[in-house]
Amino acid sequence: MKKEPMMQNISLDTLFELSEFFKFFGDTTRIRVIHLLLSGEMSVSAIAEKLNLEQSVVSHQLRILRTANLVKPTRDGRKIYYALDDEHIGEIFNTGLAHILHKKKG
Amino acid sequence: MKKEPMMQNISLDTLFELSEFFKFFGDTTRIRVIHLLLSGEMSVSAIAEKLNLEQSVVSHQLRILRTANLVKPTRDGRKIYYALDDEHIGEIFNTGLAHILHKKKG
DNA sequence: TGAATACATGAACAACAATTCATATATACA
DNA sequence: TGTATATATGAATTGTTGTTCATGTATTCA
Repeated sequence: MKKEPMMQNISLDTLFELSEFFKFFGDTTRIRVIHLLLSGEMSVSAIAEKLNLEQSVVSHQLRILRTANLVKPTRDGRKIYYALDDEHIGEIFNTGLAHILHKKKG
Repeated sequence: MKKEPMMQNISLDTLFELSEFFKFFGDTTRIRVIHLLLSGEMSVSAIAEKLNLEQSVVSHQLRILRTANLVKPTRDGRKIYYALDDEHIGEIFNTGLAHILHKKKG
């Protein structure tokens, strides 16, 4: 046991999943959607309007997040409201944000 | 200890940087390199051997991480040792890992 | 010097991912 | 029913990214 404390034995498979998971945060459109949903659920059209994006773009990215179970849709009439569906999302977002803000200070 | 992530006013520019930052973690090769370096510095050839990757692949990815100041090279003779150069990397890695492991449990 | 070793890098290629555009589906309401 | 609204989705296009291959640079040592 000459390993340092932070090092863990992690399978190749898990590391792959981990990188796949971080990919969801590695796109400007998706991170903006995630950021928006941190304050609560919102309909597709509202997201599109707020972010000044085409509805199609938002729907496509929501599908990616939905497939990964990061967001959850709820229909109400014609509208579909999306909410974050993972308790870790805010934590990860904020951890990354702390890094960026810290870096900005120099 | 706040649980709910409060919505913050974050500039478009910062959100873009944030997504760019997460991209570094969104690649299997890079996440494996990062994981390896969590246990301490290591030479390029050692990384390549340990991960069973071409030296060229490792060098290319190290350049990306180096440019982003996520790793720091130190030359010792012909070898160049790379170490993580950001205190947040381990935190972000582990936060994401916790999510993956939690998800695996069901 | 010259050869060997360690690493970096540029260009080409292939794989992948995001957006656009057109269209499809589902719902509400007249 | 028919029309308008809200969202989803497929296909094509474009842009981006990772790997491969070949080669270049730096260092050591004989």
